[in-house]
Amino acid sequence: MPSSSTTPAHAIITSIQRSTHLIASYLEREVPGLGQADAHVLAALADGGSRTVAELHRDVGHKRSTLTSILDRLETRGLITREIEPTDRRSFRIRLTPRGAQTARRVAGAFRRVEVRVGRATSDAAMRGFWATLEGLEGSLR
Amino acid sequence: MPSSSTTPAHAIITSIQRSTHLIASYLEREVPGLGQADAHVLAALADGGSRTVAELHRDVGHKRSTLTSILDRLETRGLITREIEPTDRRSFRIRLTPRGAQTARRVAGAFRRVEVRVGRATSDAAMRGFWATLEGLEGSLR
DNA sequence: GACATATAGTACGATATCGTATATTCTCGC
DNA sequence: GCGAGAATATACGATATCGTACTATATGTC
Repeated sequence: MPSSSTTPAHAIITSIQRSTHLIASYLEREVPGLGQADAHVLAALADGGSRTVAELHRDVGHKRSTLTSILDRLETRGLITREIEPTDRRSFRIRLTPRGAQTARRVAGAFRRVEVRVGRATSDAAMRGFWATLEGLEGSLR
Repeated sequence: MPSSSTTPAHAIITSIQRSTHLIASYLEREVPGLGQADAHVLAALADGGSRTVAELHRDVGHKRSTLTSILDRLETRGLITREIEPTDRRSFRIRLTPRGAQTARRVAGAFRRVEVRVGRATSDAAMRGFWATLEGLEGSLR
């Protein structure tokens, strides 16, 4: 794949795009009955901490208006709660319910299994190169 | 970012997800008036060759029914043509029109500019590690 | 050759995501 | 304190994407 003669110049962006679709299929298999975006939000909350909508936007990338819909879904299903942040009453603190924490653990487990498998198939040096390149990509996209 | 103590275990998947959103914003800025998916399809066709819907599905990852909508849009705008493949009359050969080729070049240029910037910011070794890791990821998701 | 099965692409209704406008709250300078 | 402007989240209509069912064609088996 890294061959310079056969790889088209836009390979990075295209490959990232393709990986995203593979991730979506994977999540659908591993955590059925949960939308892709919902899974990512739960994963972001899986550490047990709380988040505001703006923080979730920074974590998972979805637009804030989209996050409203996602959080509506998760709240209706009893997986998260929204409580007004006392120090800034414009924003909410979003937290997992016990049921939500359980589901979030399943998502985080699916994430972790991939992470472990990639780690086994990849040298530490390659992994460092991955992070360096991805960081360079993010910088180049801004 | 690669620090093992501070990085959550699902960092790869989350980061890819975030990059996808950054790519979407970037494309919107660089090639305005063109949807993200449309841009990816044009990029896949930018080499001047033709593709079937199934091939585009493999290239860009979108579902076939979604590609039908995307191709409808692109055809209406006069950017691609669908012609029946004589050897297999169930499928189409999808080709860029001259106008489509022009737009595809603009997309490919935007892709290439990112690629070049990433290349400047990243060592060859890191880039090789990136491809190795991404390959490992794709394998781990199947 | 006829039939069963598989494959390519589409149609269509359901869902997800987004962009913009809006209400509410905060911050800061005066 | 007060007003101007920024920031937070949401509502809502527009668009994009998807899942499933379907049509048309191809392939294999007898």
